[in-house]
Amino acid sequence: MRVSNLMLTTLRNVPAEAEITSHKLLLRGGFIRRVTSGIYAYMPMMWKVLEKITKIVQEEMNAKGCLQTLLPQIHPADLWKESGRWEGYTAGEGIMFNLKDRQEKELGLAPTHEEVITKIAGESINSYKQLPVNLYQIQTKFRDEIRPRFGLMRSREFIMKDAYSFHQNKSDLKLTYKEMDDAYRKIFRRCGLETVAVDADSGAIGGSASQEFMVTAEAGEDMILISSDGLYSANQEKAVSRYSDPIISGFNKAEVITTPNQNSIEELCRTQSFDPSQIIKVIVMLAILEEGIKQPILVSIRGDQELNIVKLTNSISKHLDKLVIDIFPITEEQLSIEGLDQLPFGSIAPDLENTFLSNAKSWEKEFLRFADLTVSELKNFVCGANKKDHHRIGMNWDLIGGLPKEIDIRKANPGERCIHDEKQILNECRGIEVGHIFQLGCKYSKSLNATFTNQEGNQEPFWMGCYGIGVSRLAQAAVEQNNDENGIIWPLTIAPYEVIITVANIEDINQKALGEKLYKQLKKEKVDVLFDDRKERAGVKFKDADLIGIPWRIVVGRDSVSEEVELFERCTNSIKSLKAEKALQELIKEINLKKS
RNA sequence: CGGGGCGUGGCGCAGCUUGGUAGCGCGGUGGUUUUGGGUACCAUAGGUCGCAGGUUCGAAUCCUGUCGCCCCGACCA
Repeated sequence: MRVSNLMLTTLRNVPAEAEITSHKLLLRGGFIRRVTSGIYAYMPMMWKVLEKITKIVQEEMNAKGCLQTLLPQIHPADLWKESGRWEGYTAGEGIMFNLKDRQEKELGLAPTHEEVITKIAGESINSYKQLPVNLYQIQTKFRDEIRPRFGLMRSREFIMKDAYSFHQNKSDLKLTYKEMDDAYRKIFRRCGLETVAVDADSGAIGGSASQEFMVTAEAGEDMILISSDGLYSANQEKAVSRYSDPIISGFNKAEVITTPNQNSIEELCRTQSFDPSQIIKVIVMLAILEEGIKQPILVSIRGDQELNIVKLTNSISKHLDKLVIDIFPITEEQLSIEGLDQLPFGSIAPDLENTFLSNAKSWEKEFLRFADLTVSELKNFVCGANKKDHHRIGMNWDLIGGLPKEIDIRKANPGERCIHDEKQILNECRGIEVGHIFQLGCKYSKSLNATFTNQEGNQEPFWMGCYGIGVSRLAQAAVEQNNDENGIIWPLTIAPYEVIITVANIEDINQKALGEKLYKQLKKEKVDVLFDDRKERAGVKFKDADLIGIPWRIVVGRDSVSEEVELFERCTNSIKSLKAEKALQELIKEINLKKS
C-alpha cells in the first residue's frame, strides 16, 4: 500500500477525550475515531490489526477442532427470560441494550451468547455420539457499560471472540477447558503480548472454575495479586490469602460498656484501647434480587478486615439461588422510607434481632446472616450491643446466638501471606483482562432444557464451557504494553504493516526508483509493506512511521545512488546501513523468524 | 446514580468576570523557501460560539431549560 492512498491522518494534538497512552496513540495515529460515548469506528489500519488478531485466533481455535459460526446480535427477550437473565441484564444497572420492535416485542442486543447457542445446540445435538463440540464466533457485542472509558478498553460496542463447548460429562468439559487454556496462551504469545493467567470470579455468567488472562499494564482496570513464587495468581475479586492472627483479647468477663460517639472501629479503638482484630464489625446491606426481592443482609467480619463485595454477592446468590441485581449499604433514609425504626448504626452486633424488620413494607422480614472466616474462631471479642452508644466486651458466639453461616468474604491484600505457602507474599500488579475461560456446568443447559441422549438412552443436560477473548480490547492492550515516547511499537504479528519504505526525498529520481523497486520486491515476497511515497519532508515521514508503529523501516535516502539503504527496527531503534539486496534478505529473514 | 468539569472552524485552546457583531496554535489549500527528524515565510479557505427559550437597542458573554461529552466515586456504620 502506498501511503499517498492510505488516508493517513495523524494528529499532533491529542484529542481531549483520551486519558491513557494507548488511547491517545490510537487517536493520534488515526486508528480509531469516537462516534459517541463508548462507540468507536475502526479506521483502515485498525481494521488490518483486528484482522491479523482474528486470523491468529481462528488458526489456534481451529487447531483445537473448534467450529466457527456467526450468531445473531438481536435476541428475543423470551429466550433470556427462559435462562432467567433478562431482568438482571436489563434492570437496574443492567448492561443489555434493549428495545421493542413494531409488534411491541421485546428484544435485546447481545452482550454474550450463551442463551442462543445453548438453544441451538439443544435443538441440533441429539446424541452423546455427536459430543463434544466447541462452537465459536468473532463479532460485535454490545454492553451498555455504566461508564465507558479508555477507548476500546471499556467500550459499549466491541469485537469479541466467544466460544461455547458442549460435553456429556464434567471430565470431558475439563479436558476442553484445559485445551482452551493452552490455545489462549498460544494466541496471546503469537500476538506478542505478555499475559498472566489468574483465578477469577465468574461474575454474572455464572459457573464454577474460571480463569482470566491479563495483559499486565499500569493502566489496567483490575488489580491482580501474584505470589512471589508465581504459583498463585488471582484477580483481587477472587483472591484468598492467610489472615493475620488476632491480638488475644483480655476480656474474659462478658459485660456491656458505654461507648458514646464511638461509632467507627477507629473511634472505638482510640478511645477504649481495643485492637481492631478483637472487634466484630457488622455491616448491614440490602441486596436487590431477581423478581424484585429486597433482602436485608447482616455481615460479620473482623474489625481489621475489609469486605469483598464480589465474594459477598456470589455467596448470596449461591445461598438463595437467586441472581443479585444490586447490593448496597442500608442508609437511615432508606429505613425511614421503608417505615422502619432507625438501626443502632455503629453498635450493631451479629445477633441484631429480626424484629427490627417486622414493619418493613417491601423488604424481607428476616436478615440473611453471614460471618467471615476471620470471626469464626474469635474469642472474648468486642461487638456492638444493638443499642446506640453501647458495646459488649468479652463476648463469645454461644452468648450471642451462635455463629452465622460461615463464608469467605474478606478482601485479600498485597503483602499478605499465601495459602499455598506461608513464606510466599502476595504482590500487586494491574492488568487488562483480554481473555476469560469458564467451566459453566449445566446452568444454561438446564434452564433452557438443552439435552442429549446418553449411552443409557436417558435425556441429560449438556455440560458446558465458555471462552472469550476481547479482540478489540486486545488490540489496544497491545499498544498499552508496546509504546515509547515516539509512538506505538506494534508486535510484528499484529502490526497493520510489517515494514514501511520511507523515501527521504521522493523527487530524487534515484531514491524514487530504488524505493519503487524495493516495494515491488517486498510485495512479491508477500511481505505486508507500506510505501511512503508522499511529497513530504523526511522528518514528517519519520515521525509518522514512528507514531503508527510499523515494526521495520527501510530508509531510501542519500546513499541510494550506490544502492545503499538503512534498515531500522522500531522496537530496538537499531539502524544498519546495507546494500538494498542485503537489507531485503535480512528483513525477510527477521520477519519469518518472528512469525514462526 | 452521586460529585466535579467542559461544549467556540478537522484537533488543541483563548475570549465570558465587566454584553458592542469571534481570535490564536496545529492541521488544510496555493506559493516561495527548505530538503534525513513534524522547516520558515506569505497568501487563502473554513465557525448556526451544542441546542431552545428569555433579558437587552445589541448575547459566545447575563438568566432559564435542555442535550452531549469527559473525569472522580459508587466498599467497610
